[in-house]
Amino acid sequence: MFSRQGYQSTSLKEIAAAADMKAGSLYYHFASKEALMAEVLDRSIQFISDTVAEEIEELEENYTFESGLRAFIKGHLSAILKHPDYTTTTIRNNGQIPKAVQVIAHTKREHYEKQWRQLMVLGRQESFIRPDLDEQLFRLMVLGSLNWSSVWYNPKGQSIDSLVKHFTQVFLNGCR
Amino acid sequence: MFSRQGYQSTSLKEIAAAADMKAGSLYYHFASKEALMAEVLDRSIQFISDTVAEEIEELEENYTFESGLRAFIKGHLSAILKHPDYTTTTIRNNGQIPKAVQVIAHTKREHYEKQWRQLMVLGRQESFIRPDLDEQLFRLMVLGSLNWSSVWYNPKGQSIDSLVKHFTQVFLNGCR
DNA sequence: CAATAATTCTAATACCAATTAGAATCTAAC
DNA sequence: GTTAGATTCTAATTGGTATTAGAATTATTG
Repeated sequence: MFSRQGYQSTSLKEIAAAADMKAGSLYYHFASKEALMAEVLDRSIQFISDTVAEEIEELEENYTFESGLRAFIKGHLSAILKHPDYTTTTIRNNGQIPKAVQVIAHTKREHYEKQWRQLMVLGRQESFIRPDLDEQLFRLMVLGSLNWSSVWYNPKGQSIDSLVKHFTQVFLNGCR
Repeated sequence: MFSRQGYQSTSLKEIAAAADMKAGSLYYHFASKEALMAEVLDRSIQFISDTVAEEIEELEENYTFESGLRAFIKGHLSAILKHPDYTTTTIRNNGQIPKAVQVIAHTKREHYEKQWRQLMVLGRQESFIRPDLDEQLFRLMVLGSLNWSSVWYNPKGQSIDSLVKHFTQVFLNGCR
């Protein structure tokens, strides 16, 4: 509900109703609305991170930038598009969440982004990424494209695998 | 304020205060909070559209896909990053705006996207875009990257011109 | 200056939000 | 079957919200 309507537009009454409860009962399980949102955000990022990790584990120990990027894209995109309820929460609610909650989520988000940064370092080492291209800017381009897909994605359209293929090809060619 | 805090989190009291007024006085100028938001959204999209149009007019009559894409990227990116107050409104507030308002904005947004689609058709005609790449998907990748820049952009960092250069290079290489 | 129109303010409206305390109920263990 | 613990509900509190009607003020025009 947070992902569809945003934090402020979702009332505890609605949330409770969806769980067959009354609003007040939520306070047995969560200290506040903020605490509830914090947990949703936390799980959201964790889920994306885990999905990517699974893809990476399927590679050989010393994987190349090319196969690494493919795995990252597949993991991130699958997570976002298969569970938009969780993941879109992270993406949509960028400015409008109380700062206390954002701070909590920030740690986990940082950890996930660190893995992306390491991948870019690999691309640099392999000289796969063109020397005059800022690899951190490149990372932001890729993540932007991927995250934005949650806005336009239609499950009835192209398959996720097909999307992964196109994304990978564009960005592998793009950074060379 | 809508762009920073979101629609629901911005109260008429705050808006009025920023205009040196009391909340009630706003109703002389706008029929409702929704009507106010509708106008903001409308101007937001119009501004992006206009900025791109300016870039296009600087080209020769029969411009190529390559120079066209460069102009589109420059226009869109400049608009977003120079006036985040207007443009981020369109980007952030995707689900959380009353539907009545979204309908109003949809027409103008469609008109703008149509121009992007035409550019992609040009890329197809020139065979600049690789045959096995869906040009509409490519368009969504580019727009995703560009729009997402409003999330991470830091005015103290790289110049907008530099960003335009990098974006253009990545996506021109990417679609070939 | 008078009078008309354009703005803004005040104060009240009705409504919905998050939160809380305590009573009521349900569940599980002995 | 009784008791203790876990869970939910009820009902009230407090405070904010958009909106409105009408009075007060300011600006413009003849």
